[in-house]
Amino acid sequence: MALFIVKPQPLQSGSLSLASTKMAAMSNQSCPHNQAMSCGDCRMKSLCLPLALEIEDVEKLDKIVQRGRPFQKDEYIYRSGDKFHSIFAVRSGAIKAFTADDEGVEQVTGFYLPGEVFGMDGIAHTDHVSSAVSLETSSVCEIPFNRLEELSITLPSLQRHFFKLMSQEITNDQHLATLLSKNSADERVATLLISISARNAKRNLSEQRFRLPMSRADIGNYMGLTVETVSRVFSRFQKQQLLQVDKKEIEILDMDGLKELANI
Amino acid sequence: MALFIVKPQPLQSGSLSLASTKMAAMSNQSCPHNQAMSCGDCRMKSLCLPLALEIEDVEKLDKIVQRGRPFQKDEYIYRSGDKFHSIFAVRSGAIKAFTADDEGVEQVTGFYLPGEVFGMDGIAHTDHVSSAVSLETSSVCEIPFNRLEELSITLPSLQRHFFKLMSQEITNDQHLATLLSKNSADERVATLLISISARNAKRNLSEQRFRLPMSRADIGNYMGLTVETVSRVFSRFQKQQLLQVDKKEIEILDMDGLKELANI
DNA sequence: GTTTTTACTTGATGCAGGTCATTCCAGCAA
DNA sequence: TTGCTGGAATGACCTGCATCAAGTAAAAAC
Repeated sequence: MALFIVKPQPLQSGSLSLASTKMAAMSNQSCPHNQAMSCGDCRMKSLCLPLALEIEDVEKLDKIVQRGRPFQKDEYIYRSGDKFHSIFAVRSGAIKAFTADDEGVEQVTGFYLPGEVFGMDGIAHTDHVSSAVSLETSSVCEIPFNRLEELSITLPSLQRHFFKLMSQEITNDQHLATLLSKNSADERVATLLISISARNAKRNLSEQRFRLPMSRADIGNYMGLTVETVSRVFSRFQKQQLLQVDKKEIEILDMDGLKELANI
Repeated sequence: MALFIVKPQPLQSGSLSLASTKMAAMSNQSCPHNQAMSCGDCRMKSLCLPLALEIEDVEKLDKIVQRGRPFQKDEYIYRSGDKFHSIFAVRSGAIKAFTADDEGVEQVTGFYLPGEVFGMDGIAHTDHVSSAVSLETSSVCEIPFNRLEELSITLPSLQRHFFKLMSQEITNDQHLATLLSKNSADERVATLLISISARNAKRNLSEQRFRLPMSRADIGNYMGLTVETVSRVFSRFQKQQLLQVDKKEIEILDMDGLKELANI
């Protein structure tokens, strides 16, 4: 679950539109799904695990990170019940994590965007207790947990950063629980939109205009609402001039109004 | 949040009633709130941080653990906004953790019983983002986080165990979010009762009969329900012969029925 | 091209749980 | 004894969201 990702790190200044950023990624920095890229060259290094490390230490981390081919939409990164041996970081695309009860009913536990780390709920167990699928073409970095543990012993700042990442996940989940237990449908959806907007801003993407990587059903599942309610909330927000919605393309017209709804 | 605490550790066999356990604690093992006790002598050592350690290493942990006087009911262990420098373990009593929004509305994020660790949500921040109060006379062990980090570097099994503890907290919180987003009032309350019962069993207390340390209001707040609804659920459960309720004293009459409701 | 499927939207209706109001009762002080 | 306080139980009423049902539109399959 990753509702609020608040990093102490200052961001690079400037904010590009969706289109121009994509162009930049394609030209100077090669394809965003590029497998060969190292942590030191990764656009996400200021958000992801390398954040905590000196340049020479990033190389040590780099040695244990595994980068496979990109995952297509609906491909699984791991399934509940698989042996746990790695955590993952998103390099491009978007990932949905979810659990399933004994009757197979899904519960979305989080959406993860580039620079974010997922799979930490498996650490306490020998097997994964949740599944993760790619919501669009995505590339992820696999970090074998044993190797990360070893490296954390020689790099205290990595240990510290990883403790903080896990702690952040705990507070995110507590925020989510609070949202589910206290807030209305409008407030929940507004909060998700503000969260995605803020996380886009961190990656120097537009915080006003973006494409939702997940379906209405996924949003509803995550927020404890039905698809119908999510749909009605979007319609209502449009009528109230808070948003411009075109399928998954979102434009936030009234950021302050939306933030007020989200109690931020 | 600590709905399900599943530890790989086997439990000591046998199960004592509330009364006889209290007697044992008072006689052989001295008062449960005893401050002087070391980790090696603590009744909770098989549930708590020492779980992961060899005897000689427990002594190293012991040196950094601070044991103050017991906290009275309603006393704060820490407050939101306080500088974060320690995490805590419950030795006796019960602790409630909660956040407050800008209007001061409380949201209970977890109940912690003896042997359980709390305060890990502060690690990602310089200040505590939640508060913790004692629900009854309680003693807690304070573990300065800097010292724990240092020790984790020399004791890899401690590092691993602490990673697991945090991961467990993440899955607990995800369970709670699932409960809040998908389950009825009956199912939520049943799940809490089963959780407390199971956690009592781990401490060799009765899993059928126990005293709830928290008020109906706290239960409601935690489970996303009003006091009235919690009260009605208890009444309903009594009518259905699932429980015998006398104020905070609970006797589970039909464990299987209750577990079925809790989807366990 | 046509059909099927999938994602989303919108409307009508019902109900679980919230809200408000009242009562009960144990604990405690005067 | 009486009055007071705070937690808990219960009843009456109301509402936000779920449910069910139908329709649209775009993408996928044929």
